[in-house]
Amino acid sequence: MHDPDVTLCEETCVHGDKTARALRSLPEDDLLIDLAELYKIFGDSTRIKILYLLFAQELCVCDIAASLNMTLSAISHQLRILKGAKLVKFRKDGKSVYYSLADEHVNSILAQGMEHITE
Amino acid sequence: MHDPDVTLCEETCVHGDKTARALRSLPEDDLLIDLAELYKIFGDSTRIKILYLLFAQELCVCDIAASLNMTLSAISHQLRILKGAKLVKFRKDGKSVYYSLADEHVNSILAQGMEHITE
DNA sequence: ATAACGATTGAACAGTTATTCAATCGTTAT
DNA sequence: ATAACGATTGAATAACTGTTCAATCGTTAT
Repeated sequence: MHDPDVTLCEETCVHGDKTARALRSLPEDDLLIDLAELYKIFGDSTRIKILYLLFAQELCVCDIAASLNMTLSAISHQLRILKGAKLVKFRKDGKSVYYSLADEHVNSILAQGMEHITE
Repeated sequence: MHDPDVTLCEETCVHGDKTARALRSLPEDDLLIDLAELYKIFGDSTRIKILYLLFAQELCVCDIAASLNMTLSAISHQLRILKGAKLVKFRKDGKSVYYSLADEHVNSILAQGMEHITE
């Protein structure tokens, strides 16, 4: 995909072996895009709040909306995104739909980030 | 900020104690916004690639641009964002500016996310 | 001094995104 | 059947974001 031998800023700055080594350690492009896509989902305070609420217990859409003082529609849209990223799962019970965290990875990712900003 | 006693969907769905408990476990609003802000920075493949390149070694702007086949300007703009989030640090040497990762948190955050998507 | 080069900056543009609004679906009552 | 309610959906709007382009800064040469 990239040309390691490209010399954009002459020999002064770009060393073939230097960039070549850096590029060798760079994961596949698709993988990095997927990774960015994952973080993009965490990059919204509404979604972060939803995940934190679900950390404590399963909640229906209505509960989440009431807790965050937002509309059902707005929450439902965000839950669809979280669902698509397999970060939350759901079960239907009558008219309500109860959401919960998909796995423990979510917790550890959130904890990691929280650690960074609270130091 | 929120009213735990709000009953958006009557008594059926929203239980006062339920949402109250969920809200109690919810961190401060400002903190969650900061957290989302951090993930937003990771939520771009260009920035992810830059961080991965710097994981291997320090690089000047020109090296990064050449490695990713992008313009100096585009890289510089992204580095400014990474700098603002204290994810990278830099040192000046003549005409060049060399960037490197600010701390090891960056690694662990990236590793955590990578683990999630590669399972 | 002047020129060259790496790097930064700001404005502009295109693409993306979160919320709102209105309409609709599915389920459970009456 | 009809009504009510929780939830979902799609279109529309406003706000945001990443890259490009052109201009500029700082440093190092000639």
